[in-house]
Amino acid sequence: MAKRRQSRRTDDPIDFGMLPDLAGYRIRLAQIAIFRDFVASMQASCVTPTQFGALVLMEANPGIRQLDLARALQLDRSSVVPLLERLEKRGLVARERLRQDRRSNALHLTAKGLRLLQEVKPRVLDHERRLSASLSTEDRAALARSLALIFPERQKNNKTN
Amino acid sequence: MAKRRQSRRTDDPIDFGMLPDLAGYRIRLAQIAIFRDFVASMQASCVTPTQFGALVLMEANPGIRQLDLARALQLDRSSVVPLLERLEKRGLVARERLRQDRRSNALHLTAKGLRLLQEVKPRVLDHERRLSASLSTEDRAALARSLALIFPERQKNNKTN
DNA sequence: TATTGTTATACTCTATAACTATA
DNA sequence: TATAGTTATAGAGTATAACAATA
Repeated sequence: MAKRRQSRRTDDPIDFGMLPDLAGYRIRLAQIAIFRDFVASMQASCVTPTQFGALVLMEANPGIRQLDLARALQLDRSSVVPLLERLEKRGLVARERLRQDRRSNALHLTAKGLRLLQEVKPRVLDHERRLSASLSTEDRAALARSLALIFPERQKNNKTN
Repeated sequence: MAKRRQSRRTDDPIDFGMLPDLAGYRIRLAQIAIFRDFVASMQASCVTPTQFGALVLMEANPGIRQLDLARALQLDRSSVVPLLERLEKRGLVARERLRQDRRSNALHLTAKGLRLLQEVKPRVLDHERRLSASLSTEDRAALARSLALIFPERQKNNKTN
């Protein structure tokens, strides 16, 4: 039998059904909250989490090719183009042809990009501290371990055609 | 001194810098992986995580108003409109004016929507099992606890103007 | 006056497919 | 033939602001 269809009282508390039991659901909500807090903590620097990831990767791997950047960010190579365009337009990033393989672009941070990154890093760490403020050391470790298991560093589907 | 700008060897392993230490980064990657697996496991039923959340909420709270649905999903009320339109077009959901407050819509699953939800639920549970397959019982509990702390059930910013 | 749903609009993110230049 | 970057395009997702109906 289908349950009787009846209007709930408007001020009834909402029943989340099976959702709170789903790790996928909780992770999605956490991600939304984290994204908002990240953006809010950037203020004038105005960097999204993905842009920040791109800057960090370019700092750690000077001359990285676009395709490798795309793979590291879990993006299609076509999606990296507008991302880099925005960063280049802000003067944070430079693309130059690789001599060894002139199909490829080597990516570098500009001096300005490096400066911005140094300015942004402590804000990201603050943001991170805020995130895990309510977590015990053990919880934090368990969270890191669990997420690493759900998403291993080396993915299977690393093609990004 | 800025570090010397030099081209990395193309086949060098990528250095992820500080990223792996950031919970925010790991959660983002996990979310991407989860979203892809969720969509893949839906096959013909073709429901996104958000749509699934909406269906579950409407089943558990028959007659829920759009605004309450928006809040529960962490969306703006305007963002719920296209979401519901798609579900209504597929005949899964019905909107009707509330008698007590004729500004509000009461949302219900149709018989078809209920049927689809029952069909989709086990797939979501499979997906969920796949996610946490590599996690120990303790890790799973710790993950749930940590995420619940990062994103408490009752949020502060529950206005959704 | 305030609230609910809606519309118009815009912006971001992402992917697919086709193009180009190189290899 | 295959690969790297690009372009054109399209779709989803989201938000802001303004509007109509209702409270």
